Amino acid sequence: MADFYPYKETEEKWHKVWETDHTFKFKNDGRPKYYVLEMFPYPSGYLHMGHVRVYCIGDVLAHYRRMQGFDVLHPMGYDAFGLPAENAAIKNKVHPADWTYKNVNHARGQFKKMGISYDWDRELATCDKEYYKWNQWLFIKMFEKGLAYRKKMPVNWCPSCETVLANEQVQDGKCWRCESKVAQKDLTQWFFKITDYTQELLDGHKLIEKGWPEKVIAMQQNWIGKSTGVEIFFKEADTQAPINVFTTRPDTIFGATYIVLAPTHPQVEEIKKRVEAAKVKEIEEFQAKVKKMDITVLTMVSMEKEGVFTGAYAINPVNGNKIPVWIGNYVLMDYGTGAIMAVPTHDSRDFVFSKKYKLPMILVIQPEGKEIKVEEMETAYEGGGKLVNSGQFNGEENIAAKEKIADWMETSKIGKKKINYRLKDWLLSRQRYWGTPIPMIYCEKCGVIPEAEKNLPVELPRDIEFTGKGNPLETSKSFVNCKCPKCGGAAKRETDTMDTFVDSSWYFMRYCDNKNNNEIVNKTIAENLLPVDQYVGGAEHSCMHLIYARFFTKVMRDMGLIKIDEPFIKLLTQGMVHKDGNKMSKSKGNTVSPDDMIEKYGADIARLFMLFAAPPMFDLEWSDEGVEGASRFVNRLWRKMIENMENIKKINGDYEYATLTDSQKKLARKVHQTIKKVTKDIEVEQQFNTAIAGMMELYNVFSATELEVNKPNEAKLLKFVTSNFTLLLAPFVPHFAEELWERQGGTGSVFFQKWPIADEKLTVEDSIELVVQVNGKIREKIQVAMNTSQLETEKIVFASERLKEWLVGKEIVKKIYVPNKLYNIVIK
RNA sequence: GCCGGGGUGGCGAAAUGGCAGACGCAGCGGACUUAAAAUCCGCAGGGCCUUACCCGCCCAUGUCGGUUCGAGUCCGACCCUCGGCACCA
Repeated sequence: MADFYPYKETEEKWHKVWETDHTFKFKNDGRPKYYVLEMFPYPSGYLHMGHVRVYCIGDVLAHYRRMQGFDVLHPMGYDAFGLPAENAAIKNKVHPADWTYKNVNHARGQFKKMGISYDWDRELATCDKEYYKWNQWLFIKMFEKGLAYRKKMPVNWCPSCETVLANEQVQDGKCWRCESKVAQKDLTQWFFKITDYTQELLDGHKLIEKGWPEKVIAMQQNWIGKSTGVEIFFKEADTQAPINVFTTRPDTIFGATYIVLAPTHPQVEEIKKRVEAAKVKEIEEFQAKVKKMDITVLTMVSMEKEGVFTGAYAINPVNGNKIPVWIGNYVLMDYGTGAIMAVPTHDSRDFVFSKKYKLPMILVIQPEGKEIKVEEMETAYEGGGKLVNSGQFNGEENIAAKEKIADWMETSKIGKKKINYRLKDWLLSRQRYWGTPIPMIYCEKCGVIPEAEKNLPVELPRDIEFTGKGNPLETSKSFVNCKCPKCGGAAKRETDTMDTFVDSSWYFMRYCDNKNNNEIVNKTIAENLLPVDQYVGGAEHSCMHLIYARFFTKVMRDMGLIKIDEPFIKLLTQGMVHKDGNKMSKSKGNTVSPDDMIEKYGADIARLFMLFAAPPMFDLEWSDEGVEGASRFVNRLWRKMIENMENIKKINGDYEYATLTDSQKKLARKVHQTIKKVTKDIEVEQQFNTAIAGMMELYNVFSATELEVNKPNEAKLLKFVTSNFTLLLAPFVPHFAEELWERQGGTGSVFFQKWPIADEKLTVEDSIELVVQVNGKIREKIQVAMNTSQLETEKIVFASERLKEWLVGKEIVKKIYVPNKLYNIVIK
């Protein structure tokens, strides 16, 4: 009967020790710090495998740095505000707070069972009033600096839930909760002025590009959407009223044959006052039609371009041409100026539109080689060429002319160079209960003013009945009615709460000083602990959370609270966990419960499988057989490691390499090679699967090597192998390694041992198999000593009988020698 | 349409321009066992040659071309797939 690794007792034992010893506490003892952070979870019931995966990845990195002598800060908390808690309240009549804290407790239990090396003294939940107080404090500071403001805007509105929805909560034009059709509604909402930082958010990428996946930076750039162009000042022909358009193609200005306004453009209302009744009716019918349609974003692309002529004309400022002003469904009010100049010859959208409504076209770019005739065009020509019909710019290369025309427009005051961004200000108010109350007060006398700092936090009231109708906070009289902090008169509170992305935009700073009741974070402490050296999380947060957190960092820096420019030096984005080819999810019914896994195999085996099955950034395909495999490896290793444990406990001193047998030498070298490989795989490649594969190879060599423990030198070698192997295993299978470390007589926790360093000399083999090729094809393999000279190698190569067959009667053209690798003979 | 990944055995995956498939899973054969499980040992990309074996050869990293003594890796075109953005002017 084979021995099995007693995972249950071992894991329980070490959990207790780690807890009582505060093994993973940030010591603050002056060693260099290393801050490892994984994105904290939303505590919706149970942690799933996707969570477990991120935390295991982060834990490997935390343990590794710890063993390298860093004082590691590795905290965990809960992103605890959000809609699911409120939905549970509506459905099951539990208070969101009770529901949430129950889940938090369960999640904490799961973390502890996984044995992740957190500093539990730093735990926080964003729904704690000690936490959200600082959300409110920050909000007020931002309000004072003009970075938080109120504006009326069309927003997504669910008529059934009676609440505003975030863009990401609108799916196919329907509410994610009740599936009713989402409408647009003009509402006054709170915004953060993230657009003040747009260019810095782009520039900041330079500071982090070495540590972040290229993909995430590209996604952020895409999201921010910088485009450089010119705003051109058109004027209405009759009234001289300005109509500004934004274009990235000033080189095509002479080809503009009409203007298209967004249906909601303010100038449309002005035009309506002047045109005849039939026209007004036509315009209004079109406006109504577009308003009804514009919500289902997905259909936008395929939607047919439509428009109506407004009856008004504009003057093209470059040539005085009188061109019609249209409104169209393909022009968006919230990008650029909400108006475009249409150049049908060189823009595919304008081309389609003008064909449909038989609008005129002027060609202004003629490509090299083939002459284009307007009458024969079937699509817009969007390539380059020489300008024609373009006044003084005729004959210029269009690309070069862009800048020239822009300059000319600026000097002749008919346009202005402009940079446009896709990024909008951040709408942060929500008409929901389970979030941070926005700490603003409406006083009839004093206006909109912030709550006094000494009165923070503005606490969420308990006296709420959750019906799913309306804004819950509005129903609490004790909450709404308050005193004006300025004049002391009766006033009303803001009843909207903050988007939960606010909570997660600075939580990593609060971990540094989570118990501070006087400051959001102490300046000196923040200076010592920030930034986060290694962040781990899902790529799905590339554009929301990771941009918001960068924004907050810059805002807080400008407030003098912290000194860093970027919050996360290195970012690792891990792939999703799949099963049977699908994303693991409750709705697909293909979930695997972490609790069950831990029960059946223990935490270490579950970890080992997940780290081995795929590199962190790949999606991971779950495999029950794979877990079995990991389990077999751990048990095999266990047997091998404890086999002679008692005998080596008392052994001290280094083994002597020279007197070992060949296979023992091979084992010694393998240890050094594995140290080198595992170190590189963790630190450079962040590829844990190959690190584990390397350790499996080490096991294979280890188990194939005969060692006699009663021979002192061999016992010393065994001790060397065992201890180094244990150290390498520690970040991956922490309980297992801690137990082995204790059993071999190690002192202290394995996590405070020095990470081993490979002896370079011993990482190389003493002889290698040299590949001999003829014309690039392998024809022979020869065993030669390491670093055999080219001359010596040649002698051996040409002595080969087998090779002679290939060379007979041929002329040798060239010989290529790659030391310790290959010898290639090129023949004719 | 634009941007960014990715396409390698039955499967998850490895490979500073230098032996493709490390490591593992599943599979097959054997040992142990009354038997099975567990464990241990061994085989293992496809094809051809061969009675069979060894040996040997040929073909193989999405497709087609190129650079190179040599390409999974570099270059060009294309196909498929995943993710993001998308009437953004």
